Amino acid sequence: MKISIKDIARAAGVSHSTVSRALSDSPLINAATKSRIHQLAQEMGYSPDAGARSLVRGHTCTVGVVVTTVADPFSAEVVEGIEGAAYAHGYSVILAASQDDPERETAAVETLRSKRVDAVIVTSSRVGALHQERLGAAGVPVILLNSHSQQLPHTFSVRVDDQHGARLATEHLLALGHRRIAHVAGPAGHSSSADRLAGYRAALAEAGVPFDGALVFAGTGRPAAGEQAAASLMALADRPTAVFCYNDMTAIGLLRAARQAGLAVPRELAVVGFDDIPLASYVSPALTTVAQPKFELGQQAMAMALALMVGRGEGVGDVVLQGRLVVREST
Amino acid sequence: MKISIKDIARAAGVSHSTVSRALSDSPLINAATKSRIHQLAQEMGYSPDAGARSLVRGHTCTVGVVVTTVADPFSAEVVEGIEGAAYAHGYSVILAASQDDPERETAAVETLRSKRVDAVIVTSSRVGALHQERLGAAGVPVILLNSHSQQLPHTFSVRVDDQHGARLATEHLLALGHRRIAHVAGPAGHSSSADRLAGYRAALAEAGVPFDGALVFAGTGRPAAGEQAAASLMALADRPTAVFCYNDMTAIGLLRAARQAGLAVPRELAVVGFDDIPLASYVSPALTTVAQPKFELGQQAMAMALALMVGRGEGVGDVVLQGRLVVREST
DNA sequence: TTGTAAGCGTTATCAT
DNA sequence: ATGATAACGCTTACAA
Repeated sequence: MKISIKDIARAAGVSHSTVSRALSDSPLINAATKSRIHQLAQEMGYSPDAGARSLVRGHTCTVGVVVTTVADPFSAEVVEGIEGAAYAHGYSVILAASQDDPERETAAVETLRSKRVDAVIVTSSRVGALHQERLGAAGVPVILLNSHSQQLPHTFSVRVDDQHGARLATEHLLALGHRRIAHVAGPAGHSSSADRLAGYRAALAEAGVPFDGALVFAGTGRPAAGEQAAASLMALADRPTAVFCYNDMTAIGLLRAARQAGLAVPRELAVVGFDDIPLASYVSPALTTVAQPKFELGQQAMAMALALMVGRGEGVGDVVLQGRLVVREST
Repeated sequence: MKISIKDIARAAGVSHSTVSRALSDSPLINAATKSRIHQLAQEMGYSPDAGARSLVRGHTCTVGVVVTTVADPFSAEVVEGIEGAAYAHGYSVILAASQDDPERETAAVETLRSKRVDAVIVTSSRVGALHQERLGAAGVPVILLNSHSQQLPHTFSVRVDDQHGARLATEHLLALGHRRIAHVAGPAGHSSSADRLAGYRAALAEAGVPFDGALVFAGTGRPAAGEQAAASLMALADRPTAVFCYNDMTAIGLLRAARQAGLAVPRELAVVGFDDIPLASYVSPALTTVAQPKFELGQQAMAMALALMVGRGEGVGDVVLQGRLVVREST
């Protein structure tokens, strides 16, 4: 049922290598036989076996992408960027979701290795660099997206400048006249959490506003953390007038809790998030946030993968993209 | 650099077939040599070549998934369901985004065919059944997710019962006492658009409310369509008191336009959507909607793919899941 | 310009 | 219990 070049060869009365040449537009072939073979291939519904081809060529034109989950608007758009760039260059994407389970992530990486992907892009992983051992050692370039903490040799990264983005957010609040500015942090252990906190502190310091540890709340990056933070924050004697959240989901949880508590945003509390997920512009009040160039992040990661696959990584340096402040109604 | 069974064979002083047996837990092998080989494989960092294996085995343990875009909360969650079920059964997912471009979709399908995926799941495609010709004919089962209009033999589908869901929504509005109920339709040509419209009409008919063509507006499934519909709707002399939208994005656009126009929801206009995307519960007023079991849709599609890959499709019938009305603040 | 043959990394069928 | 050997579908020297 499955047609191979041998079947075509038989039908055309030539050898299978002639068919191979014809189909790969080799110059060493008679124009007439070439078109005859193309014709035949078409009619017979031939489709080259990519696996067999990879076996001899040594590469698969496939990249592996491991995300925590696609059911999250951030990764979804990043994946979109990767897929788009991959398609544009004739590459396919094998997708694996780790669900933040190290075991699943390890399994995913092993599968990708077996499938002989030409590169792997890992987004927001806690253990990303760990894979460099298995993959990098096996010659597969690993690109870390938005996580650079555990940088190892031969691991590359493309990320947004979290510290700069956090500064943007905090400076915006400062410019609005706020002096008591709270921060709801991100998941512990993620480099982005530390960087955004650092950016927040840097902006405060620069403005001569003393840092107050009582104003930074632990978080997870999910709405519940924002709701909790809202509660703690409102219980404070000397209430902050503004809050910079680790990300939009946190801010949205906070917004919701504020509404329920009858706290007016932005009049009584200004809120700014980070990421600019689609939801941000739809909640009410619409959320002021730092937009990450998500699609471009994905694109750049794929571009880097491409560069790494051809040259042996010479001249490929880490890419850092800048976020952009988007002012809406919550500040 | 890449280790093959031959390398291990050489190191162990045995033949490569012995290594193969050892690694695949064949019963016909000495326990001692077996463990020695496993040990060696471990040390040398061996990873089996999935491509080579597929060549002889005849299957790849890979399914292709083609979506319009992942940057859309609906497909994202469906993909999540597919990936989860795939992982649970040792399958990988190759993801392709068509961007609603038939050319890209065709290219994607051709790539998947070349990569010899064991099955293909196509979500919400306008041309889904078209692929049945290329793939189905080549023996690759095709599963259509949420699009059944162009059903061909050997094409299978899992979908939500759009008509039933639409009835649920409309009956809810009816029960609330509404009699002039508008509908903003979905993209023309999608079976779901027609089905949801039909469900809406059926519910009206059953309640003895005459159908009024002036109350159904064309749409696209995107927020802009909802905003436009809001304008047309408010211009009407005899204004409807409720509206059932093709999907949540449409409803959210409508909600936004209503807010800007100072129209109170649900007091002056009740709004219900379809899908239950995460956004639905975060907008204000929170959106009443018909929840699609997105994750389960994906899971079931993958389960069907699995069933189709082992048996020759005997006893596999189309799967229809029911939506669930979720009442929130917009009605 | 074409055919022959070797090889890519596996599995599977023979013998031994 | 193990080793040759063929086969999967393809590309690519090397010959002719």
